[in-house]
Formats: sequence, structure tokens, C-alpha cells
Amino acid sequence: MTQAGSRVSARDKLLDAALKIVRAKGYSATNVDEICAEAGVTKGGFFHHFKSKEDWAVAAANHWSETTAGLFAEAPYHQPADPLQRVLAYVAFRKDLVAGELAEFSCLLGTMTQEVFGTSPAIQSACWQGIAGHADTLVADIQAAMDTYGSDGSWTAQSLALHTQAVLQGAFILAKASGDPQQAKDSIDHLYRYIELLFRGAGTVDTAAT
Amino acid sequence: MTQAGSRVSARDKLLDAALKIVRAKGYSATNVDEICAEAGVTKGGFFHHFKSKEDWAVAAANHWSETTAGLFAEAPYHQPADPLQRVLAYVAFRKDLVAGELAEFSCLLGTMTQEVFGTSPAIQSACWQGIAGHADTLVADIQAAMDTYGSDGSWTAQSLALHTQAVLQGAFILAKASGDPQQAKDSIDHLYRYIELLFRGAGTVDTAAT
DNA sequence: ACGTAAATACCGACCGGTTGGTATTTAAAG
DNA sequence: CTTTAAATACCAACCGGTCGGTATTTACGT
Repeated sequence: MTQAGSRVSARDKLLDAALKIVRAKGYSATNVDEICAEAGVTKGGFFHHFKSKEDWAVAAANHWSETTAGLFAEAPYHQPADPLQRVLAYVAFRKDLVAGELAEFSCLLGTMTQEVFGTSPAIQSACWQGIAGHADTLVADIQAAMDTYGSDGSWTAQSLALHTQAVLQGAFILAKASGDPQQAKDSIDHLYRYIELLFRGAGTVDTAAT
Repeated sequence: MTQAGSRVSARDKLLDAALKIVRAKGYSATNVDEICAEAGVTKGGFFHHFKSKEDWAVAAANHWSETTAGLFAEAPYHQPADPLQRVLAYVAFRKDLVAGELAEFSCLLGTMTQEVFGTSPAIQSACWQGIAGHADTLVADIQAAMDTYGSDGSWTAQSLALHTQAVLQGAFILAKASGDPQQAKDSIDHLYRYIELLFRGAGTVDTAAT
């Protein structure tokens, strides 16, 4: 509702600041002054755009969901003709994203969820929508793989899609606890192997996750 | 005002309060007054036993690790003669623990890790020691299963043990985000299936996870 | 095209309740 | 009498949020 091309609005800068600060310090430990300093905006500007810190967090969660949705939509893992290969390529892509600083590759939604699930239904809901919405983007490929290669009927495409998100979130926690990103990669390797095994005997080309 | 009867020290009550409050609200959002109120101790008592809130959190993390270690040591999943069955029974046991309120079955260490990994090395370290130490209790059984039934050499017992913890932590996040414990159970089912598949063809008795 | 009024964006000083932590005091134990 | 445990009173910094005001854009009548 504002904003032509060049200059970035204060609102956007405040939203971008969330990605950086909240992932590094968590939601509660992040104070408004700090957000403003990071964004180069004053407190008055903050409360002009958001009626509360909670309101800002909800907007930040949605902003994150939209931003990452764009990133994943254009990622190369959609290229393989085989649906199973697309799913495996997704997992490999997620593993590749694990690089650099911990706060840079972890998920804003998972980080906030733990802190607010009992105190802020609004933020919690925004986080869940983002996570579940992202998982939904995997369902079609998983289902296609099930249709193509068969499955034993003991699980659904959606539950596997959500499981991938659980593994990723858990992988981030191990990385944060240990201080070692490799810890996350190791867990993602297990996820990759699991999906291979689910379709083993089918036409898996078997590209090992390095 | 010494309590007659069930003589629990103020220190222990403060530590127990951590389990309840931190898991429900997170570390940063938990304030000392609230801890004291929950424990039935005054602020003076709190700072008599802990030199700071951070010090208390470190003690709480260690307290948690010790308490749960006792719980798991005496749990029935060690009974099966077959090592693979013991591992699977462990996963099933973890699934059974998912019951009641979210804050009651989730992990204190995973919850705190996300908030403090960038700000408190002391708490972070205590969390990692607890998680890694618990994972270590699974390594012998996993290794024995590998020795008994073979493995393709692409993964280690320790990495699988840590992966189980990653899945559990991630499962808790999905449960918290969605507000539905079943979300966690579904993910744990996938973990169970993964371990079965890793040893498929071996002497798996195949007890389906309900 | 132009003046103007209203809306929007943004600023920064300030407020009052909260928070982690301290200083002092009292109670009980050995 | 000394040590340890725990309570009361208190504080200074902090933090989310408010408020009055200014700069900039948009809407519109003429």
C-alpha cells in the first residue's frame, strides 16, 4: 500500500530486522529499541507501523513465509522429471542451505514457536501456517512418487511432508545446541536415506547425499 | 517456617519450577518473581541458591538431564533381548510419553537451546551435554543391532542416535506450532519406520507403531 | 495546473510498570 | 556463637508503549 521502487520502506526494514535479530536471540530477548536500531528506524516509526511487538512478530512471520516461498518456488530442485527425485532434490537443497552462521540458516518460525506457543496464539498461528503451508508444497511430489512407485499405505504424503519439516527443525536445534552446523547436515542425511528407503525397490537412481 | 513432612529444599523446588514454567513460556519470558511464586520461595531465597538467573538455568538443565536419565534408565524399553527391538521400543516409549499438555511432554533442553545459543554459552553447553548424553545411551543398542543385522556403512550408530533426538525435538516444535500433540506422534512414527527400514531384511519382528 | 486539506510516514522524548539483582534482617541448626 | 537458609525491603536499569509534533505524500475542488 506504499512504496515505489527504490527506497525501502521503514516497515520492510523492520520486518527484515526480525529475520536477523530474532533468529539470533529469540523473540522475548529481542527488544523494540534493538529492532529499531537494526532497521535504522526510530521507536515512533515502529509503533506507527505495528500496534505492538506481537503485531510486528506476526507480520514478520508472514513476511518470512512469503519470502521463503519465493525462494523455494524458484529453486532448482523442481527440475527432475521423476517426482521422487524432486523430493530427494528438495532434501538435498535444504542440506545445501545449511551454511555459514547458525542464525543465518535456521528457521524464524521454528525459533519463535517454542517461545510463544503458550502465550501468543496470533504468532503461534502465523508460524504454523508458514510451516504447514511450506510442507504443502511438497505433498504433490510425494503423492506422485507414491502413485508411481507404490507405498504400503501406512503413511500419507502429507505426514511425510510434515515429517521433513520436523526433521529440519530438530536438525537446527541440534546445530544450535552443539554449535556445529554439521550436526544438522547429519540429520538431514538420515532424512534423505529414509525417503530413499521408503521407495527402495522402486526406480530410485540412488544419488547418495554427500 | 520449616516445612514439616515432605522436606523438599527450596533449591529443589526452584529447580522443579523451571521444568514447569520454562517449558510453558520459554527462558527469557520467565521472570524470577514467577519462578519464586511457583516454587513458594522468596526472591531472597532464589538468589541465595543461585547467583543469577543464568546460573539457575544451567542448574535446571543439569537437573533435567539427571532426572530424565533416571526415568529412562528404569523404563521398560530395555527388556527385549534383541538390540534392534530395544531401539524400536525406545522410540515407541518416546511416543507414549507424548500425552497431556504440550508443556508437560516437551524437552526443557530443546526449548532453552533456541533462546540462548547465541547469548549464553553456559546454558547452551548444559543443554548440549544433556541431549548428547542422552543420545549416547542409545549408541550401544544401535551398534549391537548393526553388528547383528549388518549395515551399509553409510551411517554411524552415534549419528542415528542423535538423529532420533533431532526428530523428537522437531516433533515437539510441530506439536507446539499446531497445538496438536498428534503432530508429534506422526513424526515419531516416521522415525520408527525409518529404523525398521534401515534393518529391513534382517530379523525384524515388525511390530507396527500404532 | 494549482492550492490546500487530509492522510500517511516518521521522529524522539518521555512514562510507568517490570525485572534481575542487592542489602539488610531474621530463623534455625550445629 | 557461627554458619547456613530464607525472608523483607529496596533499587536502578530496562522495556513496551504513548504522545505531541513534523515532514512528506495523496486527494480533490476549482
